[in-house]
Amino acid sequence: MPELPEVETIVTDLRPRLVGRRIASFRVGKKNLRRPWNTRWTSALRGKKIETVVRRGKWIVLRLEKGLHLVFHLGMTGQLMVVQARQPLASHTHVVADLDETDEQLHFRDIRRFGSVTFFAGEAHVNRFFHDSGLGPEPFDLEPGYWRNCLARTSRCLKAVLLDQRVLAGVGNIYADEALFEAQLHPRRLGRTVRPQEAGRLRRAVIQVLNRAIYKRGSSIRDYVGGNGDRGEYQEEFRVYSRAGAPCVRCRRPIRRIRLAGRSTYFCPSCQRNRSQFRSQESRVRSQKKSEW
DNA sequence: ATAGGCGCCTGCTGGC
DNA sequence: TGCCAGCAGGCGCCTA
Repeated sequence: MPELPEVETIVTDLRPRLVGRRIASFRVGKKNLRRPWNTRWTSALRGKKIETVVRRGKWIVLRLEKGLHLVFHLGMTGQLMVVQARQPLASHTHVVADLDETDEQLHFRDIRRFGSVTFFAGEAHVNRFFHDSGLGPEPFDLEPGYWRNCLARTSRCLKAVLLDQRVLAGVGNIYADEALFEAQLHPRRLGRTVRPQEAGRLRRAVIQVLNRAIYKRGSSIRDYVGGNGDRGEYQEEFRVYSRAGAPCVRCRRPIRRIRLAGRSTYFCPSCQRNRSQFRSQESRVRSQKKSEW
């Protein structure tokens, strides 16, 4: 579910409510999440003070004293929030941490359980974890030269490149589509056919769309809520995502939905023309057949 | 190297 | 009302 803007909002909400507090006790439910929980980690966490709360891509990292780290991924339906201890436990709550000196708790809730919680005993372990997964740079730190290179040496389509967390971290299905619309590039456009000027446009579009979404506290479609439990508002600003058949805000022609990289993909066929100079044999054959008619 | 399909899960919606 | 297919902010594995 949550992409960079949603995770950023959660981290911003949680930071003032978590930093400086101690984890008095920590409980993990019986149902499996994406990664297994080692019961030894539970006792290691007891009494530890939370020092920082940061985001890396779509990951949430809690640094505790003595270099201990607690790392969350929200998958599709994950929620991480601080709630009053006395209110009844919401369904699908898999982690509860009591926060000392308050009547508050940190809850991790995840309906579909594609999310995860993992423990690391030191800074180096977390860094190695991200390094080994090949996690790419933050979009805001994306160097133009690196980005042009990534595009130039791949024959994957732009949608697939944007979704690849090893190229850049944090973009998911919504913001990939929104950024491609902003840059007026076709989602099927091949990376190696993109000109330097277009690569720059796309890089800036990604940053702009993410920043606007952060400002609106992310997009709430069904499950997403921020660290205080309230919804985002960027879903009101979607130009293409989930707008199949609705008029394009730029040209009024209907937005189309296709299946790409295994995901629903929305774009304006008129504003986002596919200008690949080197199209595949197959699509050339198709165009020829079409012109025969 | 790349696309596509599937699986991991639960819940919601729309059609019949 | 029930049933069934299809859909969903992610991601890793497999095959061709």
